[in-house]
Amino acid sequence: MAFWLMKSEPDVYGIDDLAAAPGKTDHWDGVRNYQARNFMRDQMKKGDKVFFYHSNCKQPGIVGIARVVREGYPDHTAFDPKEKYYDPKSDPARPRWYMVDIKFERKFRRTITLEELKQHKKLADMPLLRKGNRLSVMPVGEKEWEYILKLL
DNA sequence: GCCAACGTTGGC
DNA sequence: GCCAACGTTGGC
Repeated sequence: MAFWLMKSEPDVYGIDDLAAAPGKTDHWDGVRNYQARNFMRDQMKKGDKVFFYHSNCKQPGIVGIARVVREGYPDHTAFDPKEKYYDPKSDPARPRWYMVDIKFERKFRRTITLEELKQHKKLADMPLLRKGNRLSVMPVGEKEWEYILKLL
């Protein structure tokens, strides 16, 4: 089993939205970055754990945990011209973008803020904390995962 | 294939 | 709302 971190803007889609979704499960659409796509298409496996991260908000940080329940499959929102993330270069015959389904597992009592994460030397190598990193889907090491959970 | 222009991300 | 960082696009 592997561990991941996925970013979302809470104003657009936050952890409460996932918890309120039918079956507490939803698809992670709209990723239009190749590196993030590759993780979802090739590496995320059923049962993998995901830190749900809120970005671009008052208090950016990790707010809870979800689980991968469906492995990579084509992101259909790329096919629909009415969709915000429509991409004419992707079509059902040769899909360019992929997504996974995740299921809500738990919400933390508090947010483990970005600011707090930055204060821990042991976490400095996480892609999340590296300067200029903009990946919205990224791997988390097992040791980092456990270390972060102990901060709660 | 280079690289300037442009768009997006995301913390602050 | 600003702007640094970085990815993508397109002219050449």
